[in-house]
Amino acid sequence: MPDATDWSSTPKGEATAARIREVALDQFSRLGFERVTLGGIARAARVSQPALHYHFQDKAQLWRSAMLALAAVIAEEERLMAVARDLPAVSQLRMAMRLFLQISWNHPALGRIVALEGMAGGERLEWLNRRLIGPRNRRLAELARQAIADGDLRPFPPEMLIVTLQTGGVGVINLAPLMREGFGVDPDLPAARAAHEEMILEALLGGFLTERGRARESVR
Amino acid sequence: MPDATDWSSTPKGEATAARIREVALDQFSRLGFERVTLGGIARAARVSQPALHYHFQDKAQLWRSAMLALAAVIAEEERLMAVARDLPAVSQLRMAMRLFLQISWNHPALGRIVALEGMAGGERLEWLNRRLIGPRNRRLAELARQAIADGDLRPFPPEMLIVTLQTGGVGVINLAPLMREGFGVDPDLPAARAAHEEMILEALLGGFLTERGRARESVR
DNA sequence: AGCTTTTCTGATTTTGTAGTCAGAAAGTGA
DNA sequence: TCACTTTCTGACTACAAAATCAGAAAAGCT
Repeated sequence: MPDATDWSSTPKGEATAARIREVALDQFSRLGFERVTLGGIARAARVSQPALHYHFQDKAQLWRSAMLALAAVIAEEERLMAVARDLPAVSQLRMAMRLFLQISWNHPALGRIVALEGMAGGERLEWLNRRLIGPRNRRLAELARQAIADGDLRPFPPEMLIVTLQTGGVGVINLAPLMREGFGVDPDLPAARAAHEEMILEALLGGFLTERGRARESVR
Repeated sequence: MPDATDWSSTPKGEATAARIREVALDQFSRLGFERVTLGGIARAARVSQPALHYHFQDKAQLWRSAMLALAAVIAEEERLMAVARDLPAVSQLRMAMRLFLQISWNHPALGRIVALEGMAGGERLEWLNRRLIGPRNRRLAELARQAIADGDLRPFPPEMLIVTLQTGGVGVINLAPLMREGFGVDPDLPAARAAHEEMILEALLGGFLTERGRARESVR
């Protein structure tokens, strides 16, 4: 078995491994870990089920391997954030939220998986926190802490603020089945998407701003 | 097998059935449907595992039966809402959100289960929408629509607004494992709970208010 | 007490899925 | 062509959990 975490290895096998990871990420994000079966992944990836065990040790490692695709997304976000380094904390936070919303649209898997595992707890959430979302959340909370110190954000506990902002965004964007079935609304509206993003952002973040923070924003 | 949906029946059996439902609701809300085992429920309820099949047809029906406990919670909410019938829509909405946050604290199962199933879709979500949360959500969306017509809320799609408000609240209150493990924060703070509720409410709903809605609120 | 019904259990079967293994096919280099 | 490695499959095992069933215990009734 080739080392599946060694990205640059084995040209032929890596192609199928990548296809498997892709299918796995899709299914894990839509159904959650337990509802996904290796047989289902194998079928969708057009390989036999033992092929999964050739490329990946077990189901848990396949899950982690699929998640690593999201690390690239987070790294890209961090890269884009760098250009705002010298802006006030509240503006950086706004930009981070804007990026987060765009990521949630483009990579629904991220938000859904974090939410699914975040509800249930357990070792996969621990892994996610350690490897992917933990450092990112701490950076954001630090920004929030700074913005509060600046008097731009209301004195809400920074960690709770970040969780609120993100789960609110994840909810609007990712609770598609709920909305579709509950309201008969189709949330997949690429045309109005950008406008929606702005409204969600303003609505969510706007509630936490102080008057000073609001004024600061209009100046920018 | 007695009809488990007939609430007034069989005094002795109903006691254990109720105990089983209670345990089931707790486990389903913490772990999600698939991670819960009938054996685990049986152990926690101090009965043998076939006893579950005596009182409930199968795992799915036990789940639905446990969920019906939440119908009482929603009915109670509706009853409390009645006193606000003549207030402006935006004030009713604020009250509804306040109740929702309190419910989320007191009955974490509700929010968690809806969120878990809402992400994954499927027949259980369909059932929830049909039997429990659908009618409630439509009522709230109608209130939002009215508040927007009154000029008190910004013209955000009412359904999305409701989803945003609730998932934001659910997130802050229910993503306890995520917060605990990710931030090292213990979110179980009954002392500060009421204050937190107010802040969450102001922050979430505040972002959607127009200037007029803000003014209206300060008059109340 | 004796009979009947309800409530529950121990033992067992069934089912679905993760994981294994021996070996076939496909690709690689001499 | 032939040896060799990588990649993959069909058939299988292992196991956990849902569901069943025959019958025991408890409760209720006369």
